[in-house]
Amino acid sequence: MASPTNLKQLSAHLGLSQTTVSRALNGFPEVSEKTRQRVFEAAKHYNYSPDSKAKRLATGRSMTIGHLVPISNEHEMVNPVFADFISGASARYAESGYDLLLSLVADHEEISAYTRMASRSNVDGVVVHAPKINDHRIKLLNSLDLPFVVHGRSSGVKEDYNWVDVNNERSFFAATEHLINLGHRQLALINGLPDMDFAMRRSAGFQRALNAHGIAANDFTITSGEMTEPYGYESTQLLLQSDTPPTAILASSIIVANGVRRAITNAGLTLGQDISVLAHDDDLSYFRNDGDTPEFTVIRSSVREAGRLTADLLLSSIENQNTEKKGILLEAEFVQGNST
Amino acid sequence: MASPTNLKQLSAHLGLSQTTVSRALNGFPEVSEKTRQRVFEAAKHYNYSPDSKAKRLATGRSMTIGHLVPISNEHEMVNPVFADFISGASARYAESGYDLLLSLVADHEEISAYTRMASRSNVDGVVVHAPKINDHRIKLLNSLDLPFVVHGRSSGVKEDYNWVDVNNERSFFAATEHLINLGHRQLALINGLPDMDFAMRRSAGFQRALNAHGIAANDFTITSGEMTEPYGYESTQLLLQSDTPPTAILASSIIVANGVRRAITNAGLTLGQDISVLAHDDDLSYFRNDGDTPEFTVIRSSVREAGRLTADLLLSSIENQNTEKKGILLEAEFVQGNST
DNA sequence: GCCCAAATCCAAAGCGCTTTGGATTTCACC
DNA sequence: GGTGAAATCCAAAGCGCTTTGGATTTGGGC
Repeated sequence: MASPTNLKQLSAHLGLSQTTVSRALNGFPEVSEKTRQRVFEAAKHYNYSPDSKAKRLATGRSMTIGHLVPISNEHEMVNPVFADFISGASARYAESGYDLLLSLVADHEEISAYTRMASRSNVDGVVVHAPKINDHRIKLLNSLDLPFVVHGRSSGVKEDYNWVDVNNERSFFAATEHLINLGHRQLALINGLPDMDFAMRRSAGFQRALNAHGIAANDFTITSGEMTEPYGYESTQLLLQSDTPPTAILASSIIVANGVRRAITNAGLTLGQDISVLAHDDDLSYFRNDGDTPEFTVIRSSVREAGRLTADLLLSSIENQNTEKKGILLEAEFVQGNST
Repeated sequence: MASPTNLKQLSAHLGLSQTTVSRALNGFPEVSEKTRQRVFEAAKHYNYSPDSKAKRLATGRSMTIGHLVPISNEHEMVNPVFADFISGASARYAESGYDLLLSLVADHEEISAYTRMASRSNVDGVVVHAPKINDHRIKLLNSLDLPFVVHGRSSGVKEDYNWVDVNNERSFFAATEHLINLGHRQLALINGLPDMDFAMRRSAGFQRALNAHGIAANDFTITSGEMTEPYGYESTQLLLQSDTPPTAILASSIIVANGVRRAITNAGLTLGQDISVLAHDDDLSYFRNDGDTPEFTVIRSSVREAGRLTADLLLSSIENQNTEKKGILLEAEFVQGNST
């Protein structure tokens, strides 16, 4: 007999009904331990596992989580932070048998992408990446009745929603204060794109610290841009050429900080001496900034951990049918390095 | 009447059979243009699209491509190169209505992950990432009869398979020769992990050029490691401390090159003057190395483009039922920068 | 008006699983 | 040995779609 390839054949082969085999495999109590063993062995021997397409249709659950990653219209960039975030989330999904569906979607296609995903019901829930201020996706998803968790938050949004975020305002406040306490009076923040919620919060924390210490508006600068290495480089170059160059720079990511360092050393200055740099550190695996005395002083928060927590929150809200929304706020850790 | 949510309700609502509505939506010729319009309008109005779970079961095609990304056992890293690769592939999938299933799998779970994926048939094909020398996944996938394309190649493997690779041997040969022609006689290659196929080929190209120019074995060094920024930094530090420090360094990626540069400038040396650096450049969106005179001299090959080509090859081999295997070899482009 | 092919539509089977509702067997207990 | 509950198993319906095979309608040519 050819190796049984589906439930029908397998159960015929075993002299059992499909019901019994299905129940045996899915751990139902209505089947004796003896036959369960027999079923398991046969399944293993013939390398059988239930067709996921059929299983999903029968159960009505697609057992997959969608990650809809927005693509910047112009530059088609995928933030490398994303790789580490996914890696955290993926581990959690695997535990519960969920698949991870990745979809890169251009800004102007977002609404249709989410709506289609909901009406075709090929995901049980989604993760919202890179929320903007007043992000319309949240309202949309609530109205679509599709469970979701936002990685970050969106100020201005009235509705309740699940989110996992790092306390950007607070950590950038603390970081700025740290620099001020070191004696710096000319500061610059090299920030992300201004419509991003996290960038807004960082900028708010930055300015709150400046206000608290009475630093005037013409003694600091804030730049905005996609957080690439060249962006860090070019912004710093411009800052250094200004009439009142900053003595301390806050970088919105380690990658940006790499560009900042390049500009500083290219200008013949010494990092941590002529000019201080403090960065936000997502603890990216390809840019570890650790050791006894790390290169950069940072405020660190593992984005991989955020990924794991996001996945966890999403799965539990799906499986417990929670209507109650939850927010998880992570606190970044201050790490003294050589750059301040 | 409540908004129709499935085929049955929609066709009842329209006074048509499910067959006709299904055919109208799927563009079959057996339905008049008039009713097709009527169906389309209703579908749009009620925001109906066929349930993907049911569609997939009925058609027997899961309309998804799996990307199985190996995770380094120890460090749990996800290469940021991956983000750009995916972004290229994703665009191609979207064109043909395929979903992208992302699965991070630890080395020791690879066999079971692939086997399970095949027996549950929840993907129509897979992309193999980061092939090693003599990679066992190729044989496995061939025996599982699951269409696949390898991003890279695997020397030592006898069987035929689809692949998309950049000509690493040739470009590292050329790069090395370029450095030798500039007068360098002490060279170092900061390479990837030694069991990786691409690393082996790069090392081969490097050594072929050295041999061709009669450079002795003690006049060059090759290091191996996970291609992170700190790896580039530490390797370079060690090289600089040696008795015969290299005058030129070949870096296996732009990210490594960032670490190399850090070590060089930290040592008080000037990049491109005291020491030359030439890197492989995947054209990562967050590390663009362009402009009039790019920072680094590089051999460049867009990994995003490789992603697109990989996806294209995979889809066409799935849809045309090709048994004929195909290899696509990309040539890297030499770009003169400031670092040599 | 008639005929036949083309155009248009439909009823029902089937994809491979889960699950309902019920039938049959086992077994401890009196 | 008889009884009833627990244990064990099964037939059949159903998930929402596609697709086969056939029925019905339309329309051009004589």
